[in-house]
Amino acid sequence: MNIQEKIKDWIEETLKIEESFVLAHPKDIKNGDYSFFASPKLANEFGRALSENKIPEIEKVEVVGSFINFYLSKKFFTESIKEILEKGEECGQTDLLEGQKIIIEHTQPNPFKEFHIGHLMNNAIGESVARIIKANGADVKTASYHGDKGLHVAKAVWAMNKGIEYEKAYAYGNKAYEEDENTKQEIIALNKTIYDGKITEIWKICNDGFNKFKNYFLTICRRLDTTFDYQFWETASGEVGKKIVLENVGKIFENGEGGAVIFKGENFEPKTHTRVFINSEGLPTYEAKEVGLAKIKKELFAYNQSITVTGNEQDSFFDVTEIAIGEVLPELKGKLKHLSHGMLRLPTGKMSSRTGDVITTESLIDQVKEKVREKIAERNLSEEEKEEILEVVAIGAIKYSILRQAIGGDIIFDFDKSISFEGDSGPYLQYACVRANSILEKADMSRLNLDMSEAVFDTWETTELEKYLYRFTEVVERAGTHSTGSINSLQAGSGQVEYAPHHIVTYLTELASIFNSFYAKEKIIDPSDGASPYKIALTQAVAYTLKSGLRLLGIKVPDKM
RNA sequence: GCUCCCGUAGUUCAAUGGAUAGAACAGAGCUCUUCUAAGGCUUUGAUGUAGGUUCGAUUCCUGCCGGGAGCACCA
Repeated sequence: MNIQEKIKDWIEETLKIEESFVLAHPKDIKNGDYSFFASPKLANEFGRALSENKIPEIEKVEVVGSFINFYLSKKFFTESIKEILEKGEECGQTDLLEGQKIIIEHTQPNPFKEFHIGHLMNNAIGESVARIIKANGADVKTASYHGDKGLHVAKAVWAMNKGIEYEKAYAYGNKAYEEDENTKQEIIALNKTIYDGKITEIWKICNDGFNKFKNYFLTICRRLDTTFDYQFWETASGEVGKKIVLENVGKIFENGEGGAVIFKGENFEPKTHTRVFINSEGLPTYEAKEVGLAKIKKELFAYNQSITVTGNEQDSFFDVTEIAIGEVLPELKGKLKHLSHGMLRLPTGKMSSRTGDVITTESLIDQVKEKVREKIAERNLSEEEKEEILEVVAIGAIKYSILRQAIGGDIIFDFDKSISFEGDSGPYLQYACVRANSILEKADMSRLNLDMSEAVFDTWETTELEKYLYRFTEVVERAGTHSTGSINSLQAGSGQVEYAPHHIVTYLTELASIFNSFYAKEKIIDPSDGASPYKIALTQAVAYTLKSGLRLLGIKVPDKM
């Protein structure tokens, strides 16, 4: 049982109250470690009753106005530090989601198209959420879903057939498609050929492209520290989906204009709108594919929840599709969750591969690396060490800039302003962690001492570090919490707290800041100081917590920087 | 036109219906003969607007103003 629950139980028992109440951390740490709001009439009486029945974890109960504030005891703090030291880099894990089987789908770049910074944003969020729900005890599988057929493939294959290399094929093909009517018709015909799946010369080129894509995807995932348990393809989901939809025409789906098969969301609860599932040419649309995908996933992994991470431009699509899937596959009702995030925008507006106004992930990482290179140019480090720092710090800075805010909001991406190395930033956290590790290396670890009977603890005044360190678990829990509300509350940014990596970011930044102040004020390694071993223990606890938290964000920590 | 999201310092973001609305950047001023100065310390500055619910609203509800997204065969 964690401390918060323990205190709640104690309050409930002591005061004999039944209705739920909120036990929160006061905004200002000077007002204690926890507090709750009682009615003005009862506050004093409650305060007295609690004071008289204190548990060992509580040092002091104070009534201020209608707030009842609790101060944790020194014993509790040292115990909590001890616990962090025992758990090491695994600290912060909870059992909140134990027994849950969750599959999470994110990143999903399309073969042949560029892996741009929109994918990077989706990846950073998806990867972090996956790690957070895992840290909360869920059984997690990750998946990426790719469009393996369609015009984008035809455009690229057409270009490759002209001798254009894979990396440039899509952009080239797309340009030709838009500029020349004959080419356009050629590509449309090619698309049909590929769709029919006949083994031809073209098919070989196509296959070659897919292999290149798979390698490319693997490389970029490795750089972003992401792995996928499954990869899904639209051809397969389309086939499965189409079949399911057709079986339900007249029941859930109807025939629409021109022979299309549609779902009339207006006629189902909650009310949505009409969307096409099979188009008038008999081909499954994205909607039908989603039906098939939900089924395919379920057969591979019997999930309680399937999370799909996408940009919020797809909100209304998922609103309808989730209802339709719930109708046609009742066993999946309520198990699908669309986690939508804001869009990444350039100062010039929305990113568009059509106008060539895109920034690829690799070019962004490289640009950031150059900025980092300038900073470490004069450091006395080997080239190899520098390379590692460049990569880890650049990616950390980028991920931090994406994860620092609630995922519902757009990010206006301005290269100079968005990627920061100072203040609230990825490198700030990495630096604090590296610094702590560096101190630990110099310290004599065998002198770690947490025995409360030592005289030093009589004079030791609990620092803000101890007051924040034990909260990490609560933050991990909060970041992994989700609500199963109505359709509208499923969307991020609608006021619901759910799957929120930014809580981890905020917490770690605060912790790093407290540690940096501590470091500036205190000499940690000091043989003449009896408190030194405990300071070293605190430093170790900070290092573990930062490392663990950064891992939840998908951010690595370099050895030096 | 309809539906949905978003308006917090000059800028980029925080704030489970609670206490004096927090940071960072930018600006002003300090700080390395001490364990990593990508650091620390001091300082200026904000809830779009009008109502409502509440003991209490940045948070919930309604109107208005401003920004964004989506709206039948793309994904």
